[in-house]
Amino acid sequence: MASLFLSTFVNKVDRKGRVSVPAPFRLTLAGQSFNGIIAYRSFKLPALEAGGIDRMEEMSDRIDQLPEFSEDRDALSSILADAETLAFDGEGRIVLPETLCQHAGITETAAFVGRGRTFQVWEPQRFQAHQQEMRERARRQGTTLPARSAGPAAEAPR
Amino acid sequence: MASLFLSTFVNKVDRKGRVSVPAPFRLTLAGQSFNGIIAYRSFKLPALEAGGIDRMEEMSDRIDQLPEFSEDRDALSSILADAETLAFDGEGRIVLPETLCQHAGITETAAFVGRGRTFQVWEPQRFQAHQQEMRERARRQGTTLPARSAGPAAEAPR
DNA sequence: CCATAAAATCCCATGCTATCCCATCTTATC
DNA sequence: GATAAGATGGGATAGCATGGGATTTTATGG
Repeated sequence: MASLFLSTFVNKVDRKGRVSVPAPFRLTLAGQSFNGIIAYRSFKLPALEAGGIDRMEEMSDRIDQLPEFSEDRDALSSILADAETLAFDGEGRIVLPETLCQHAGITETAAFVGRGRTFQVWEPQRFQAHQQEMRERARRQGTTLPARSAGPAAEAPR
Repeated sequence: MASLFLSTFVNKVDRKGRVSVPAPFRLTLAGQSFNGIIAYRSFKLPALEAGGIDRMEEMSDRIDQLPEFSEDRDALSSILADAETLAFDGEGRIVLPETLCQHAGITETAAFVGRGRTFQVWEPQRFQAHQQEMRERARRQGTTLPARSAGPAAEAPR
């Protein structure tokens, strides 16, 4: 199956702070050791970074390999401190904690944004603006992927 | 061998937004981990870029290699956020979501345009106009293909 | 240590929509 | 002109997002 988080889904946040994680995302997460997601506040964006527990374990390992008292290590470790483990209820929903909602400006609805091996959670309006900006940039700069074998890129030139 | 998407096929879009993916294209996609296609809005053209899931996984992996918080990464990830996973039904059809149809101006019919490792989906009229323009340009400028030795098959010349 | 309130979790009910399934029609092939 | 593969249409169905109430857990004060 598609092991990637793709596409964008907007779901409602109910009075209790619950949101359905999109079914396709839950499918991508299926079989992991923790039945839910991990989310933390993005450093540079008004959004949440999220993924499965395996991804977080991998990140922890990477941090562990940094020099014991380096700045990078401290900075990245703060992610671990910030990260919330959000378990699914019987219907595949999670509860978004206040702190996370505030950081992302989420109130009524939440946009789940696929990013391949991870995903983000946005306030839908903000995401749309951001997305548009990114598309502009990509179009203008003709940003390219790091070369690998034969890679006809995403976009053919005109 | 049918590993390439070749030729152009025009199919009807029914009331529910369904279109048959041309049988030859389905054959090219056969055996992939996801039974369907991935499609996203072209940056530069009023058309959809499409391909199989393997292609998207490869793209995701390459993006994953970019610095964690870089601008380029954000820009390219917007493709992943935009990409829709469109599964085949029992008859080999997909449903084209509204957003994609709007971007490409698709209403009644859709043209599936082979591009080798990927394909595009166009509103037929628009494609014809575009195609003509491209051919004109090629004739005027005497466009040539890069020599075989030069790099992997690549990008079409401008 | 117990009692009570608050909050988080579980459980069931509902409406909508995407998907499945079958039936029909068209086109290419022999 | 007969047959098979592909394209198209539409009704039925199951899955999903959502909402509300019931129950358990946690916090707080006596």
